[in-house]
Amino acid sequence: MNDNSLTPSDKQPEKKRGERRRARTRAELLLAARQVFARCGYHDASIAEITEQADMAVGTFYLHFRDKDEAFMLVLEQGFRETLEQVKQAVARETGEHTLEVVVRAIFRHAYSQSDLFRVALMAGAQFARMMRVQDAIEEVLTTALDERLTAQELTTYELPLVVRFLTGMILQGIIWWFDNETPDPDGMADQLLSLLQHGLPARVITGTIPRDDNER
Amino acid sequence: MNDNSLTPSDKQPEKKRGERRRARTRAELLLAARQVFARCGYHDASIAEITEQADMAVGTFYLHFRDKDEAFMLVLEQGFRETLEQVKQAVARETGEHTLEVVVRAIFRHAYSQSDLFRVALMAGAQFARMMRVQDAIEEVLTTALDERLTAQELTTYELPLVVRFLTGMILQGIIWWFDNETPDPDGMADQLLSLLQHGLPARVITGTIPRDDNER
Amino acid sequence: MNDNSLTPSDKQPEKKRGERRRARTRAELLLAARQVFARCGYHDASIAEITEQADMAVGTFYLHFRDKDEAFMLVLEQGFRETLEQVKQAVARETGEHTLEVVVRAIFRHAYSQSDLFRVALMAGAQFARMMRVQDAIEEVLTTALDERLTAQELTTYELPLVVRFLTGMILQGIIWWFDNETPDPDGMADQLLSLLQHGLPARVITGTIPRDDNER
Amino acid sequence: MNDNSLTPSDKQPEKKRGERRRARTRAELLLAARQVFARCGYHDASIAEITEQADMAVGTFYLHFRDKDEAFMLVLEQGFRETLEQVKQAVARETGEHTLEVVVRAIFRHAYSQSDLFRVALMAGAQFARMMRVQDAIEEVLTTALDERLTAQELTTYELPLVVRFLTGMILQGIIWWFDNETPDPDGMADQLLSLLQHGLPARVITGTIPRDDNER
DNA sequence: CATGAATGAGACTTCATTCAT
DNA sequence: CATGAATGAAGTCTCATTCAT
Repeated sequence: MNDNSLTPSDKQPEKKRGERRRARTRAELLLAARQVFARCGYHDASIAEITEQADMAVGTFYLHFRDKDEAFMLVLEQGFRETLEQVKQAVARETGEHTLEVVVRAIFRHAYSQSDLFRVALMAGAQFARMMRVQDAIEEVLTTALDERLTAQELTTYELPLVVRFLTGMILQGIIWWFDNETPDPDGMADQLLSLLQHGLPARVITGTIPRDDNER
Repeated sequence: MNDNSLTPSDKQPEKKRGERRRARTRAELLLAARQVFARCGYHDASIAEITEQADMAVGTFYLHFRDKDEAFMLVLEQGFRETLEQVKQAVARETGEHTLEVVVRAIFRHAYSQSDLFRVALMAGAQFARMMRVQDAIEEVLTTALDERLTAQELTTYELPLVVRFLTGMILQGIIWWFDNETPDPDGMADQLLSLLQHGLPARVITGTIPRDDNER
Repeated sequence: MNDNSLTPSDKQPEKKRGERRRARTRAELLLAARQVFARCGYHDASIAEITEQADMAVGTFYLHFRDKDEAFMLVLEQGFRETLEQVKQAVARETGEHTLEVVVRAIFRHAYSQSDLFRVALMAGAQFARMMRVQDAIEEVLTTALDERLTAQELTTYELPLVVRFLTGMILQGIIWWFDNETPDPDGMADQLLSLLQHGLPARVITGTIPRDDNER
Repeated sequence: MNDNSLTPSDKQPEKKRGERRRARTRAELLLAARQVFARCGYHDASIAEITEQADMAVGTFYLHFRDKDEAFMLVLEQGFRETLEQVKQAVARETGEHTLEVVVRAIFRHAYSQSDLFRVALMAGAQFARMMRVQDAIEEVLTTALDERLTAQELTTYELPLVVRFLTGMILQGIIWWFDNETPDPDGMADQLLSLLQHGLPARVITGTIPRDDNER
């Protein structure tokens, strides 16, 4: 915290200022990129649009990023870091356990307030490899949450990676839902998802009508 | 309406042949488009590549489609129609009821054999509006399946459209899984998904280890 | 020569016409490139300038050449071919022997009438590798001319490749001379060069003044 | 003129030091420029690369040179001055006469040890006007050498400027030869060139085989 | 004087779309 | 209908040069 407590060399502040300035430019550019990517998707976002949004010259972009790709990756990575950070904090704040409830709630809360970030990640799909990365981030957290708690016996029925994928799919759809809807709020969304997960759906909906024929199959 | 009626005028066959030829060209172009879109995604697919794949001249493309967008839409729509058709047939073959089991199984079977089609739909994400359309198709079927069977009481807990979205998310992830993996086969995949849906996950995984309340349930 | 004497298929002419048209465009582009390269050098010549000179759209350029480099190479190669052709014809017209006189005269004559071509080759120097190619062409002819006629004994004194280089240097300078001067005409130029080659320079000019002091050194 | 005189005012040394410092910076930049120009040619050398090589900031470059062009010119001029200086010294060391032998030998020796300088001059060709300047320097020396010694009578046959050009061409080719080859050393190269100049080439090589006159020579 | 971040004109290249044949 | 050469707008990226610190 206390950066240069004693005897700061007289050149330090100058260099620091330059670096701060540079970092600020970079951050502004990254923010602009995030906004434009969210608005247009990866392909239809042009460097010109990004720099214009950041109120800078085109060349400045290339002073900070090798190319469009790098900027895109950085936007995503930054977003992932934020998301994971939120989850970690939530877990710490709560029981300290990676409960699905805690994790899902944390993800939804973050996604709700940072919907542009997820727009970037999800609209980018164009290059599929990239789209995967959002999932990767979510899957990582979920795997942690489930791996700790599913016994070996249960794993034979629910193969872990697949279950993780299914959960990821549900969460992503929840997030996508907010692209077009305002409600429910993150907790309402989490309630819905967790409720479904906890009780499952009535057998009647899944395998068909007959109440007492369940010994039949 | 009744095309193949009797007493065909002598000009009919000629016109017919012309039309058939035209339709064939169009179909070939659509197939080529599907392949190229699946390989490259929407943006990186060029008209030149599509027509080359179809062994035709560039101009021919514009004789059949207004522009790249239209062709893309048509590829998707065609795919949706196929998928829905498969589901409908499956339902008819089985009990005649839109059981989730029947529907999910049908979707997975079709997606497994037509993975290129889903690649098109999912890789295209770039333009988000478009990506939605795959979901729309799946959601439509699922809504049918669930709407018939969920009582009003259950709907307060499980709000239908959201549940549909969650299911859609799971199914899409199942399909995406096959982009990188061969197994499980469609039925194995469906089993996993349905099992999860039927039994849910252990409370322990969701809300955490409840010291002594475990007799509660 | 006689291409399609009998029974020309009715499609031939059509295809031919298309190809002719394409070839003409390409040739015009190549000519324009040659002019612009001659005027500006490789680096300062822009595709836009070339296509403008050819009165075409920018994109057309890339329909015929992969990039600027390829076009440049082609301009040079075309020039080399022309030059070599001229020399070959001259040799055939004369004694049939690759006399230096015949060769040098032919080169100078061709260079005089095609000075823009040589401007291209010589101004390009930027990328040295490329500049070399003009020399290569000239060296090739000269080597042929000398190799046949210099006896093994003479070669110990005059190492062939070096002598060829020296000659090439003289010829290039003759050509460059015309970039700024009109006279002498090709034959005058050749006379000068050949005269120098035949008689050499007075010893006085080379090693110093005194006629009979040659035992001194 | 006499810089380091006596009684230096107390301000002198300070100003001197400042100037010396400035001159050193400038010299370092010029050296870096020479190296980078030699490595990349005029166009592909960037100011950034030059200042980086000199371990300075980009802006510093423009404190010493108006633009890239000026720096390039200065590099060349510096090189010419060095070359001329070498020749002058050689002439002084020898007979004091501008013999071709002395001059050519001096040029080759200098070029051999300063090949990067000549690379700059010769690779730059892009802008032809510039390339000329190397020649100008050499031509200047050669003209001096020849002008003194060729009688008016000989000049009708050998027009001086052209002969100078031819010699220049030979010398340049000798230098270029070293871009790809290590041998011969400067004196060997000079021997070859001078020998060719002194004896010329056999008539047989130039005008062709004269049926029965072969006993003539 | 020195620094190096910022600028922005301009070069290359691609590709959806048109149109004469 | 089919063809494919031609078009030109638009996008990415580079780099000489400036200027506030």
